Amino acid sequence: MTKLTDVARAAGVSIATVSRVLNNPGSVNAATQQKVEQAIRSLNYRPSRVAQRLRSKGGNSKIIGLVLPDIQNPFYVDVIRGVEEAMYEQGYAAIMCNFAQNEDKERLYLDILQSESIDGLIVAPVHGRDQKVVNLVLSGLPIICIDRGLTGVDVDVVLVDNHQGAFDAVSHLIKLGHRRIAFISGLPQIPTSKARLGGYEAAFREHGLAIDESYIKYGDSKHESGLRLSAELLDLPTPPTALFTGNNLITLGALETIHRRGVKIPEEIALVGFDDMYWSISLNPPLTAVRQPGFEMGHRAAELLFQRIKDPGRPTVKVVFDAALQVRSSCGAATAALKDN
Amino acid sequence: MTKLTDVARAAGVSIATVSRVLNNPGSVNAATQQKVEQAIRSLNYRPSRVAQRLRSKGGNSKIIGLVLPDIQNPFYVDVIRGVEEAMYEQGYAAIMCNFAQNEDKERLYLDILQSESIDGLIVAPVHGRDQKVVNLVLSGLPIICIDRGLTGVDVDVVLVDNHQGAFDAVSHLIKLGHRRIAFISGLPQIPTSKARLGGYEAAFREHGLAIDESYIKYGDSKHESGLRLSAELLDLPTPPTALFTGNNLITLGALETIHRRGVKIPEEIALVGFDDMYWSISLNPPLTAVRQPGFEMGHRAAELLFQRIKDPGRPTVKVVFDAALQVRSSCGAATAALKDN
DNA sequence: TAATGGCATGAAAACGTTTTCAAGAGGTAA
DNA sequence: TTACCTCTTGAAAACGTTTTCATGCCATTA
Repeated sequence: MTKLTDVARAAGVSIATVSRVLNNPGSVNAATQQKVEQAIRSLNYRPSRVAQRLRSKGGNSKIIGLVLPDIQNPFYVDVIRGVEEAMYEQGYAAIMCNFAQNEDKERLYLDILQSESIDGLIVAPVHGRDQKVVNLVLSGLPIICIDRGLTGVDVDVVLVDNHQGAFDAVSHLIKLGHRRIAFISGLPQIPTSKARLGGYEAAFREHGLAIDESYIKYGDSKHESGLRLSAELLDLPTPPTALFTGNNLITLGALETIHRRGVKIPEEIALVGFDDMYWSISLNPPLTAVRQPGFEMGHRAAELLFQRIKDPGRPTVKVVFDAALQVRSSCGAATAALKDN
Repeated sequence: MTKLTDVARAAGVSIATVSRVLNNPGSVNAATQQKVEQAIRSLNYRPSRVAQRLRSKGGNSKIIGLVLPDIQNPFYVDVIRGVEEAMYEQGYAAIMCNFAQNEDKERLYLDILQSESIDGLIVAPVHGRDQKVVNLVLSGLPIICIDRGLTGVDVDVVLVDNHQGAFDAVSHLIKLGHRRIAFISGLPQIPTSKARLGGYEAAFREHGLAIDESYIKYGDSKHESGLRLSAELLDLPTPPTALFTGNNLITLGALETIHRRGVKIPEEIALVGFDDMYWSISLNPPLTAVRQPGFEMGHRAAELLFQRIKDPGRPTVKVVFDAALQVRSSCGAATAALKDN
């Protein structure tokens, strides 16, 4: 790798001058600048980002961390794409870490990121009082929380209105005449699970209905829990007539169980999922789902992070996106809804 | 951040000794070792990976690059998971870059990775003679190519037998009696597209059938080309009776078009896709597809990379995984296949 | 006792940048 | 002429490690 010294020698100047040409063009004599730029080009010089990071700690190393719970979940893939697009525009790179809902793994990755001297961090904390993340916030590292907030500390947050999304989904089922509506939740300690459960309950209250706890199941936000818990629900003496699933992996698991058992959707059971996918329309049947704008959320989070890196003192903001119910044919009114799409 | 100096002062030794305790335990007096370890713990010291990288170039910075064409493609998500699991076991971290089939973006990311002084690289080159990657290989950086090889240079490769996978898929359709079998290919310059086209053609030859070029369409390996090119195929005067799609995003696009038009699968058109997904069974209808073991491939690629980092001189290897046809109900024999699942 | 060798440790250089400080050149005003 | 700016540049320190080399001490051997 060619380095500053090589360029300096080639151009007949000192390394300080080369550095100035790179970082502060205009602060140097025009003729010298020419010579140096020529040398940089002909040697195909690229500065070592490692040395840059070591020397000038904080704020201009152009690398950030992105720490997410589950890369297998298409929602987070959308978030990644949004973050990545914004970063590409600014010449940043991300160290991407998938901690698979495992707090130990999250901790390890956060340690690594810290010792990589990142400029900032976008993270979906493993739960609401994630001490490791809280400490990082307090240490002054620019941080944006995405999808999930953090209690007890002032931090920027980008998320979706999970309560309202769940409320709309369950209300939709209630309006279709359903009363035995089951809910398969993700991990109960995750803030989004709590909010979605809250929306579910609020919809029942709103319509003056009582909640039957036996229709609420708690899983781990993965495919397998959808598979298993939907089976448990179908095995109840009086099984539910409708099912609301807490995220897209649970939805796919439930769908698989329902199909394997030959249960008809929506005739025998209606299904609404949290999280839409662009191929939800190709599922059997086309899935009614609550859409989270993952790409936009990721993009917005990255923008907020850049702002905070530039101006660490700016007041924190909380950005809440709407969750929109996409009505397709998996819960009654089948033919009518299909035409809309 | 606490640093080596702080630990040294607390333990009453020099920084060299602390470094030795960290990297070469046993090379130091037992009592001193105790003192130093105590100081490290009480100060919660973690070495700066940036300084480590700067100091000792090559081989022990514990960070690698992972450069893939499309994170939206579930196959690559599986690859990422496989790589990530292997790396986690070894205490490595990855800088993940998604170049979205864009050669400029790939080049930028490779530049960034190089100037991050990574220990090694796992990459799916944008095409077979990707000069940037070739140069990196020649420069001696440990590199594993995944999913796609590189012509004209000796490099480790992990991929799937695309030719055989496509051959099996198309043979399956031929055996079911289909003759007008269309193929929607991904970007033609990508090695995998070429191999899959080769398998398609070989299946025709094998059965003594002629190929009708008008049934072969070239797209860009994304959802949109599946959407559009399947429409073109359905609009032909004599539309195909079967469709073989070149990757999973194309499959989903085609599926969407077919559904929107109300064309029945498999009665009016049979469908086989390259790339399986764990939720293929929940599609409408359950999809017959060629399965690539993405997770295993990623894991294996990471292992090969660790080997090469340790022993840069070892001979290169080419690991070829089998592509297995998963028969479901999207191409005839519908009810029989469903029972198997 | 003197010389030799091994062991534990510390001082200092190096990695490739950025940035501060000083200094030389050239011009202008008193 | 002297003093004082301004403009441009270079020397050197600093970032936090790893590693080489030197040093001092103690034990062993002649």
